Order: sequence, then structure tokens, then C-alpha cells
Amino acid sequence: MSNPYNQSVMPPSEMPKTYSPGEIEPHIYARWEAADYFAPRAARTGVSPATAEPTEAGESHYCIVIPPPNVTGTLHMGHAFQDTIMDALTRNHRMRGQRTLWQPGTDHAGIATQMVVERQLEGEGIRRTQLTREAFVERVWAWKEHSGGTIGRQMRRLGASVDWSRERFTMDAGLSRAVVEAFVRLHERGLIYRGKRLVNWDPKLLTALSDLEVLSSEEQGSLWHLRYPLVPEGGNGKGVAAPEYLVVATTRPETMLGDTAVAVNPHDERYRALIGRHVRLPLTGREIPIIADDYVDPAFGSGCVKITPAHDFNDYAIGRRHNLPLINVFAPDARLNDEAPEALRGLPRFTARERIIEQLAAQELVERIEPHKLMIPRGDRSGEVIEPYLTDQWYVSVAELAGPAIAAVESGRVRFVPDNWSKTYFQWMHNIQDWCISRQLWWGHRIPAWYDDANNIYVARSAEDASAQARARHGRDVPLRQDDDVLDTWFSAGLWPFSTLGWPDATPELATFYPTDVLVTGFDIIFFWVARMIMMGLAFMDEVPFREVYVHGLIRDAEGQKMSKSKGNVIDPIDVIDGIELPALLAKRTAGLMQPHLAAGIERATRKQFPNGIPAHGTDALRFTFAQLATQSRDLRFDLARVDANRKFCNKLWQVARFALGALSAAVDEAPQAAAASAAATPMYSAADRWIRSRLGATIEAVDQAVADYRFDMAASALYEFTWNELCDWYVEIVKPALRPEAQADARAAARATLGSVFETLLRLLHPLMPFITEEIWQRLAPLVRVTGNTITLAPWPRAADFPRDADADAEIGWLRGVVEGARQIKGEMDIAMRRVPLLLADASQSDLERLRRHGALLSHLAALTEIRVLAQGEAPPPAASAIVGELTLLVPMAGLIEPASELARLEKLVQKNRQELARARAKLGKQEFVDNAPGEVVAQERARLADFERRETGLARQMQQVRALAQQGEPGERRGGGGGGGATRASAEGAP
RNA sequence: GGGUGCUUAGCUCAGCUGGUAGAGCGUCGCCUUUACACGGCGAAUGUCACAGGUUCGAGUCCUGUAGCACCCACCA
Repeated sequence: MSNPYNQSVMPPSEMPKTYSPGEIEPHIYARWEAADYFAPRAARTGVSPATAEPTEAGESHYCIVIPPPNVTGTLHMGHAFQDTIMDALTRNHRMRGQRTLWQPGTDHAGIATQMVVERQLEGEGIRRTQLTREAFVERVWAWKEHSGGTIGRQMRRLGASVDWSRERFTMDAGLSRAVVEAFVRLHERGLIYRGKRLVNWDPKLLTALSDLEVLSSEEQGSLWHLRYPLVPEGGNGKGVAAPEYLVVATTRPETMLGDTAVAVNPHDERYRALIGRHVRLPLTGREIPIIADDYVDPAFGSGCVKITPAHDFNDYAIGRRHNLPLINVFAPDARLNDEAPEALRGLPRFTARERIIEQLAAQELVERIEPHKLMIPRGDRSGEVIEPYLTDQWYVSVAELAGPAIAAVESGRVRFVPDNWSKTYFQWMHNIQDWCISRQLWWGHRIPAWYDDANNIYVARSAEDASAQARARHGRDVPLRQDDDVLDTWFSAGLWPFSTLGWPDATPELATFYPTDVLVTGFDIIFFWVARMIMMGLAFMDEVPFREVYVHGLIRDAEGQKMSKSKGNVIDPIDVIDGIELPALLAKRTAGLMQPHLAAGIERATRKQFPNGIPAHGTDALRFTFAQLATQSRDLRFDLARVDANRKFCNKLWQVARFALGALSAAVDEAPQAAAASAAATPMYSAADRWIRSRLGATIEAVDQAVADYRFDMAASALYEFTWNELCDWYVEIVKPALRPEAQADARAAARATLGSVFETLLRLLHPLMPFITEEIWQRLAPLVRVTGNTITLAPWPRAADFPRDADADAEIGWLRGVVEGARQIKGEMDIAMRRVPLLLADASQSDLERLRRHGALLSHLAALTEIRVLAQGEAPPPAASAIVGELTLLVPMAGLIEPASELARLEKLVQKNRQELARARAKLGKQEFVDNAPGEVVAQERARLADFERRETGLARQMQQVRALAQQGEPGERRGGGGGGGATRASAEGAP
């Protein structure tokens, strides 16, 4: 056998006592990768029917493309969360036997990456502009080579089962070719154009931005009321004394130098007479007209608006309506240009603002200044205040692309999960604006457009093609220069689902995996990315890029705050996995802050929250936590306490593995023939064996449903509950006696077979969420349960049909649990949980008696009983603490162990509770409308409940009476029998009926 | 201005197509029981934001109110 694990398999007895994820996880991943388990492989026949989707050709496949992280970045909590979900899906479908591809890759992230490298250069005292473009781009590539491996390493630690051989990068030759092809084709279709327009301009980065890259937030500013002197009317002397000036209200006084009009509302009586006259623009002396436009709200400010078409989007529109000239007063870096009066030229915009106000004030042209809250637009990367700025840019005309993209979601060809995100999508798509795709950066895909000396544009797939076009036009070779701009990062990202699969070539991968099955993403990039992929996919592939979009929430810190460097609340997923000492954590959080003064506060908060740093939790615990977090909520609070709980869950799994392996390897050692024989024949399954199989089947169903619904929280809780509360708490405890060497051979064989197959199946069921620990245990377990295969990664996904529901067994074990819990309740509340006590049963029905016969020994074992005795008909019970299970009454003789007073108090509480339930049930059944209208099933259920409450009522009353009588006697049993006196007390109590 | 969510146990959150509330953590009590003290057993805790409505019945559906988030948008 070529099992790569065989060398490392230790005998189960040598399984370490506790689970140490750090020691096994990296090795396991290295083996997976070396064995190439993550490459798509031919679909296995006999695919699990649950969610497999065979194509027309009959082959079943599954594909997810990763949302490409920034190549020079590191993965944060959100990535780790997202990767966990994609990996769980990928592993699930791979195990189902589908041909499965999780396509990995990274994004060049134009602005973000360029900024990082520029900052590095600054550290060396070099400005970008001091380098040539080629030299700078060289630097970025070098940085990419240097840091580009980080993400790969992180993803491996997370267990991400991507096909590394297919890793792509948006600036790869192949993808770059796709970008050019897409640009040229859109241009050919007339959907890309170049135009001079007002754009969002970042004066720090010196580039245009798309609307989406501008974030507006409310900030405190001022509203300046400025006086613009009226130009006296030629004729004059109309009788009414005209005012000497108009007051305009503005939040941006520095742009007044570019004013080309003042607007008032046409219906505003105050100013109606002035429409058509002029004001003299202060500081410049220019005369500008007073115009009327409905846009002006008479109630705001003074009712007069200065119009600056070159520096405001609204004014630009008004300017167009009224044919106003555009006067640009800013240089690209937002300093005043030569349009400004000489004294102001070259001043940065906010300094200019102060100067202008000073000068106006000196001329008594500032009427007043009032505080004013306004929305300030800032670049999402630079944080700089964005200027509306007049430049030549490239645009995608999106209206034509948006239509089919809207239709695709309307018709369900693309389905958002949860569905309400489609509303967000529609809202944006229906109001979509043309997309500015050119950026004045150096890092990115250079726009495939060339210009001749007359500025004629040649869009072409190559410089040669462009030259050819120019030659055709001019009839001779002319010198061309390529456009300096690069494309918005999201342009190449929009092609990702098909460019990574080989487009524009018709590759087999493209044919097989496009459209992909699901896109897993956060709602924050629905517009940036999801919408654009749908548009581009339909435009170039004539097919949607994915069938479903699973939109998950955003990971926040334990307080609900967004994790950010400046808040100092970032938790690195790798630190959760490996742990980190406090000093290292502090250093990490305070290094490289944009605002260094925040460091002290961050340090204080970090010390408080993690006084001892972060302990190691392992990948599986982290992944399981992510699964639990994957509710439909949009804010997901990441709390380390949960990871810690899941670390314990991993340990629990480890421990039960040690138990199971111990039990099963004993079987192998001791009697291989017998084991083989019993495996062949149908084992004598006990009720517990049938029950746990039944429960496993239900769990498989629950997990399948949850995964199909992208409800990983529900999958996680079903798995957690089955593992801990059913398998460990009950089944393992129940089968312990049967696994003892002295137990009956048949029963032992059945218990072993069940334990082995259930546990092995559970490991496969857990594997997509907890890949490492399940592989580690499975490698040890598989040989013992005669399961073949080299890795759990390629083992088949469990089928619920193999573990059918067994109502009979469920009822049987339900009864057992009821009786055990009843007894434990008494003992637990009396603080004698570990004392072995006798149990008496009254009112036992025939079926109770039969079950008792079958499970008596088990009951004694589970509830720690000395004996179980059924009271004869009419036999007077001794004073006892009691519990009622269905029709059965459980009695634990008080006999010096239990004080009547505490039992009385306990009964009192039960009576109270029962009385409430009873009253409610009676009231309900007393209403004729209920009996008439409710489904018969519900009525019957309610009747049964009522009967149960009534039985309890009488039972409890009887017990109360008896215990009360005993309490009043006030004698034996007053004291707890402990130590040496216990025997005597018990004896005397037993003697006193 | 338009839109979308959220409000359930001390905390963080589940609760599917309506049948009368659950989990984890935390809290309290008992327990070294031979897989696990990273554990076992038991316990306590909720006028499901508020007000109406539909219904035999509402945490669950409808309307409104309040508070809190977020997204989009050009009010100077």
C-alpha cells in the first residue's frame, strides 16, 4: 500500500493524551499537497444524491473561484472565515465524488499595492516620481515576489484545499491578455469611451476614482455666508431700492474663484427681480450672471447658490443647463492654479480657504459664518478629501451591460443567499452610473489605447495592431504613444471567474467549470465585484459567472467593532491558531500605525483584553468557530471564548477517539477471526446500537440540509450536539459494559461494529469543517474498521440512507434516558450524585417492566444504583425522593441520605411548575374553538400533555404528603448519613416505615 | 431623502413553512466514575423592544411606534 501515513501511525494506545494541533496540522497539510489530493479528479460514480448536480453529459462537477486577496497583503479574519466556508463546501463536494475545483489566486490591487510600495520608497527617502515608470513597476514586482508567498502560507495553515497548480494572479500574462481582450471587445461594441468629465479626483494619489471608491461621511464644517456685490443696472432708477449685494451660502468658499454664476429659485420672490442681472465676483472682479434654476431650495441658506461648474457635481449639471463656462481653479494636487489672483496662486486648497475668508472679511464681504454639518467625500484608500475635477478618463457605458445582469438575478439564474441581498443588488443596478475605469497609476493593466500626434485614439490588442490601424488611417507609419493610465483593479477582477479558467482561450477547464457553482463573498463588495462579474460574465461568456452568491456577514471584534489597524483590535487568524505572547501581540498592534499617538491606548486595551497574550487553539477549533458564526446576521462577532470552547470540543473528539481506538484495537488483537466472522454475519445490534445509528442518520440529514442552505452554524450545532451529547454522553457510556472482555461476545461484536462505523462516519461528516483532527484520527481508525483509502479527504461523504431512522430504538433509549435522568435529578439535587443508591419503581406498566428487564443492568450502571426493585401491587413505599417519568414513578429511599425538608422544597418547585403547565393545558382544551379548529394532531398532543400533567399532579401530591408527614415526625433522616454513622442511620431509617 | 437589517436568559446568538422558547460562554451545587477536570452529573435565569391586528393559537404573519446599525443619494 502506498498510504503516505502508514509510517506515522502509532498504536492507539500511544495516542497522546491530549490533542496538540500545532504538532500535526502542518505535516498533514504537506502530505495532502504532496499527494495532490486537491486537484480536480474524475467524478466518482455513485455520487451521493443529496446535492450532486450531474450535467447533461452525466458528469458531476463543482467549482468555486476564490475572491482574490491582495497579493502583497496578509489574510485577515474575514478572509479566514470566508476561506473556511469555501473549503468546507469544496471538501464536501469533493467527498461526494464530484469533480471539484477550488480555484485560487491573488489580485494586484492597484492603488493599495502602489501605495504600499510608495511608502516603502519614502522610507528610503525616494519619491515615486523620481523613478521611471519602469523602475517603479520593477519595484512593485519585486515586492510582490517578496511578500506574495504569505497568503499561500496562511491558506495552507487554514487547511484550504485549493488546487495550487492552478494559482493565478491578475497581472499574469494570461489574465493580462484577458483584460486587453475584454477592453477591446467592449470598445468594439461601443461600450467603452473616453471623455472629459467631472470625476472624483484624489489630489493626494493624483488619480481618478470610481464612485464606489469614494466614501462620504458627516463631518463638522461651516456654512459661509458671502456677499457678492450686485453690478448696478444700466438704466437704474426703477423706484425700488435694489440691494447692494447678494448673499450666497457655501461650504467651500475656496471654489468661489471658479464661480460662473449665482443661482436662485425662479419662484423666489426675494430674488425674482434680480434674475438676469449680474454680480461682481469678489477677489476676481469678474462679472457673473444671476440665473434661475429649480435646483435651488429657497429655504436653505440665503436662497442664493454660487455656481462653480468645474468643482461641484451639481454645479456642473446646472452649468450644462445654462451653458456656463467652466473655470478650473485647481492644479491636480488641489493647489490654486493660475486662474487665481496672484497672491493666492499655489496655495493648498484649505490654506486658500482661510486666506480667501480673510480677504473677504477685510472687504466686509463675509456676512456670517455658521457651524454646519456636511457630508465630506474621501478616498477610501488615501483618506484624502476628494475633489470633483475635470479630466479626460475612460468609462464603461454600463446601461447595456446592466440590463441582462438584472434579468439574470430576476430570473433566478443567479440566486443570492440570503435572498434579500438581491434587493440591494437591484437598487444599485437600477441606478447604475457609467464606470470610470482609468486610473492615473503606474501599477496595473495599462490601457490598450494609443494616440497619434493629432490625438486620434487607436484601441488595439497590441502596439502592432494600433500601428496598423494608424497606418490605415494615415496611409503611412505614424508615431504612436500608449495611454499612460492603467485600469481600475476591479476591471480585471470582474473577469476573474472566466479569466482564471483560461478565457479568452476555449480551455477544457472553462468548458467544465464555467459557470461556477457559488461565489462566497461579503456584502461589502456586491457592487464593486459581484455586479461587475455578472455583467462581464454575461457580456463575454454569454452565461452567468456563478449560480449562487452566498453573502456572509462581516467579522467584527467581540465588542462588535470593525477590526482595523487604527483601532488596534485586529486579531490575526494565525495567532489564534498558533497563539502569540503578549509582547509580540503588542508590537504587532502598535507597529506601523498611521497615527502613532493611538499606540498607548491600543496597548492598554490589548493588555486588558489579553493579559497573557493569545493561547494556541489550532486550526480546527478556529474553523469550527467560523462555521458557528456563519448565521445570516450581517455582523459577526468574533469572540475568542468561542474558539476556546471549540478547542475543548476538539479535545473531546480526541478523547473519544482514544476510547474508540482502544476498544477497537483490543478487538483486533484479541480475536481477529471472531471479529471478521461477526462482521460478516449481521451483528446482534442492541437498542443503543440502533439508536446511535438512527441519530447519526438524522445528523447526516441535518448537516446535508444545513450545507445546502449555507447554514454552517446549523451544521456545526448538529455535529456538536451529536458528538458530545449523544455519542459521548450516552452511547459511549451505554456501551462501556458491553465492551468489557467479560461481556457476551455477540453484544461486544455489535457494540464494536457500531462504535467503529458510527465514529468513522462521524469523522467524515466533520471533516469539511475540521479537516486536520479528523484526518489524524481517521488514519488511525480506518485500518481497525477495515476502511480502505489513503486519506479522509477523498473518502466518500456519509449517506443518511445508510443510517435509517429507527423509531423503536429512539423510543427505547428515550425511555432509558428518562429514567436515568429522573434518578440523576434526585441525586444531583440532593448532592449525592456519586452515591450508589437503590431505586424503587412504582406504577410500572407492562412495557416499563419489559424495558426494565432489558435495560436494568444498564440503568444501574448509568444512574449508579445498588439495586432496582419494582414495588409489588399495593406495597407501601418507604419514604423516598421521587421523580415521575411518564406513568412510572421513580423512588429513591431517603433512608438517611436525604433530608425531608430539602426533598419537600424540591417537590414544591416541581408542583408549582406542573400546576402552571396544567392550568395552561386545561384552559386550552377547555376552549371549544381550539378543539374545533386546531388540527386533530395538535389537540391529541395537547390531551396527552394534559394527562401527563395530571398524573404528575397526583403523584407529586402523594409524595408531598408522605414526605411532609415524615418531616413532621422530625426524626430520622434529619442528618445526612456520612462517614461511619451512615450505616446505622440508614438501618434505622429503613426500619421506620 | 431612499433602501436594508437588528431588538429573544448576565453575555454572544439560534429558533425552518404559526402550536406556547433553545445552545455556547458565564453563574451556583456535587463529583478525581478505568476516553476526557480541555471532564462528569445536576440546578437557576426569559411579560421573546413596545402598541395594535389576523388567528382556536404569534417570538414566528400584518400594521404602526421607539431605539440601534448599515447601504445608496448631488442639498449649496
